Amino acid sequence: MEINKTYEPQQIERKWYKFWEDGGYFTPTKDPGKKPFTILIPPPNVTGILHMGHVLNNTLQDVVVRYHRMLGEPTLWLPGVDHAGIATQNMVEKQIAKQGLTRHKIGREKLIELIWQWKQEKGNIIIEQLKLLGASCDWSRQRFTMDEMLSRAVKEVFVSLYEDGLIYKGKYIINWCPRCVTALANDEVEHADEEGALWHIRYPYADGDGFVTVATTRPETMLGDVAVAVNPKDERYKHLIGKELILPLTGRKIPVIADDYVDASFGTGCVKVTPAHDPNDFEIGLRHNLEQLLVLDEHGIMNEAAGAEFTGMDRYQCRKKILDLLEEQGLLEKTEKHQHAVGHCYRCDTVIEPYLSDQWFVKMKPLAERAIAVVESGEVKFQPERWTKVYMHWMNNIRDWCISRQIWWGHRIPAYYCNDCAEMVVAKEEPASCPKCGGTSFRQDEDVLDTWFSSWLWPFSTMGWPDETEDLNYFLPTNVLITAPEIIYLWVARMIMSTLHFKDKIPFDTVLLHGTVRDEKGRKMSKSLGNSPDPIDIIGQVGADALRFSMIFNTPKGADVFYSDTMLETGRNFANKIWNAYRFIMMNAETIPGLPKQDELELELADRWIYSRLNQVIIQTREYYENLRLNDAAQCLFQFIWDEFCSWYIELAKDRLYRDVAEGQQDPRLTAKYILLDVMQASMRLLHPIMPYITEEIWQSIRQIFPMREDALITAEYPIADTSRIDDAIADEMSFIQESISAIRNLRKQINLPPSTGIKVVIRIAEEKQEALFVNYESYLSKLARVEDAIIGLGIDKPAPAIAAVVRNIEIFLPLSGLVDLDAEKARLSKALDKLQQELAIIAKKLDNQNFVANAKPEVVEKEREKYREVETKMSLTKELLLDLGV
RNA sequence: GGGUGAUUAGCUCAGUUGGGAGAGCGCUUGCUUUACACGCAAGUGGUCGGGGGUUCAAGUCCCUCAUCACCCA
Repeated sequence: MEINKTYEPQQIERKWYKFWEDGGYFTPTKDPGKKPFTILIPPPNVTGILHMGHVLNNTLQDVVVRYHRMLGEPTLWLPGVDHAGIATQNMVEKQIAKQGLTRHKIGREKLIELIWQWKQEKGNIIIEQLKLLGASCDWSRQRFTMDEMLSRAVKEVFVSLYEDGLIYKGKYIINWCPRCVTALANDEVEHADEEGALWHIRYPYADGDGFVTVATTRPETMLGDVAVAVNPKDERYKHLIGKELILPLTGRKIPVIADDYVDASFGTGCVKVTPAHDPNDFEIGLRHNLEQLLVLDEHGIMNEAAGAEFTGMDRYQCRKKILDLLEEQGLLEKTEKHQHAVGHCYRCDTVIEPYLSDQWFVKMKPLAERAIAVVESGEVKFQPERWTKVYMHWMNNIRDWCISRQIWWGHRIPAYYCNDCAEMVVAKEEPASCPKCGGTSFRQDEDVLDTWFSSWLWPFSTMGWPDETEDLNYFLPTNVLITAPEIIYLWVARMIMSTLHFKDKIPFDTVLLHGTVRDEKGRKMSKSLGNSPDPIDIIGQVGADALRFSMIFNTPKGADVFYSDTMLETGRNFANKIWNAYRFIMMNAETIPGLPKQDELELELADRWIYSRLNQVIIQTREYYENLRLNDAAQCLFQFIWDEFCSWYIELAKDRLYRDVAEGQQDPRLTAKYILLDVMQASMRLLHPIMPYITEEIWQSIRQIFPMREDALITAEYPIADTSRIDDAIADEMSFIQESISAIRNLRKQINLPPSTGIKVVIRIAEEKQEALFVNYESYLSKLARVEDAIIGLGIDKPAPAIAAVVRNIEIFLPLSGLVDLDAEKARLSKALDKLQQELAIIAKKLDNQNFVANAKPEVVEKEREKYREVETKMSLTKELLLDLGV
């Protein structure tokens, strides 16, 4: 068999994804006797294309899902996409705009038809990209928020909440995006600090001379002013209350009113009141029964109420003109620079406008109560825990949710108005007749629902609710939700509310919040900065496994990830390392006939050691995967496979693989062959959740010569630790040998011996029992440190000339044929002695402290004493060596 | 204005009930050692942001100051 020298992921990844998908491995088998494991995907936008944030989010989910699948749990990762109302409609509107068309020209029905058509053609891109990443979702259950099934749930929920009095309609100030021409929920508005201005404008008294000065950041709204308010306690303006003013540029008379809301210390202490264009003014207006004068239309264009002079102007043009006019008339007192937070549409970044309009709302307080309780009681847990506070803060200050959107793509509000008497009927289907007047013709509400109004039902709408389906009974509550903290409010909290309300269950028991992917400079990745690489390009270059490993390896739980090309190399290099270990093992396995049974193995130190380590790693990785400490799992496996298995075990195994077979004895190569294959296949199981492709490829290949009962790694058993193989004594002996080898390598390096040169060493041991260890495993020294001849014994003489090292309580001498560089040797040993001295001083200080000896745990004290003896021994040996050098 | 998080090696960051300072990358030195130069080996490098406190013992707990980041209003 030919195996490439470097790992080439492309065909391999394609091959195994197809194998898993065709084999139905992603679809769980429901078993009433087993507890299922379920993850709900945070549905990406149907318009979405994969970015690094998706990569992180979905890799985390896939790792967890694959781990649980290997535990034998019926595992479901339920995928889907949402219809992204505003974004999707925008995209299609842009398309038709190229032909000079607008949605109003083609009409509602045609537009929706075009959007569906677009969805049919392009709506699956992100799903196909997730497949390239290796996502093991159950695609047979793929959902879309506009599916018949999910739409039914939306209607059911709307009508039910309306009947319970939890949905209402009313005229309120909401956040309005003039570009998207729709309302936005509070949390769809992104605030950014901007350098603006505070304009001080004079409003003259209606009678007599004089004026008051108001300060505003949005002068264009003055056209909609209906009053000026002052604080009733503000002595400066008390005398003005009730007085009339002339509103500049309009000539309208408006009153000065008193309201506690006004902050006397901000601006001039006089506030212009524009109830139709400011949320606070709206409240003031209600208290004082003021007119609500709309001067902007839904596109942010001044309407007729603004006055003939301004009608038809854009809000910013209008602002400029107003300022010019005021300036001319001497009414602009001054302009101050002013830093303030400006709301922007989260979809298109247009500055939002507070706007008065008819909207639908959900009353949130009643729904929030239980959602707070389940988090307080720990039924639903956030990880990292600190997010609990964020959640609680929002829930305790929750405000009603504006759910209507003035667009066409989405679930149309199931409210019908009688054409005869204007009676409103909320119902799942158009009513047959009006309950008030008996009329039979209706028009449906023009608005659609916020996309989140369908996503908040995701935990049960995707499983067939309101029907009592098998899936609902089996998979709900789900287990872990993995998502970004930005949507705790928008999505996570709302799912908890809806699932408790409609299913009387929690939607999931754990919410894992992960960080943001940033570039090397710590900036968020964004289209406008152009600092976001295309994950599909990366997969093309290094493979999905390398990308996944790099991301997981570099992402501590809940922390941000800094993406850079060099970070990718970690994964790529690791994949290549694994590949070459596999290549080496297979090359040898092919030339060595036969495979012993487990009880025929002739185990030596390295074998027992690698099994001991393997079983420890099994325990550790299980714990890490279980606790969602995925970077620790990655780190642990990286270290085990690279540093222990490759650097030590494989190197030591070479000794036996290349040894001649003595007559009448078992072929020594067989034990090595068996263990190499066994540890490799076990490692592939451990690593599979993170690097699914390369592990499946290698495991399947090993399976050809090392029989295993499963037919695919994806559903193979995650190893169970055999604790009887964990042996501290073996670990200690092995470590002693490793330290000795490292010390000899260090000595070699001191005199710049080429790696190919064989050497002779003298090892002065300190205890009789050490002799057997070094004699038995002299081959290890010869293999890894090129020791051709070793003299091992108690109290043997130091050869001269030689350089030396101390390992634990033994001395290792490397005799030199020529002269020793005395100065270099002295410097080296002195440095070592200094370190030991410092170490000893620290330990001595502790042990001299009576309080430490009295109060610390006995095992801690004993450990310190042992350490003291060890360091002391090393120190005295090092001193002797220095004395020999004449220091 | 309110809140949360961060500050540990040159860089990016781990460090889970307080008890021997770690990783990856970088850097230095050497190496066509029969899997791998996407490699091997040997090294260098830290008063754990400043100050105070609790404790026998603090990177870890408490207080305070400083700087930075993010979220909310």
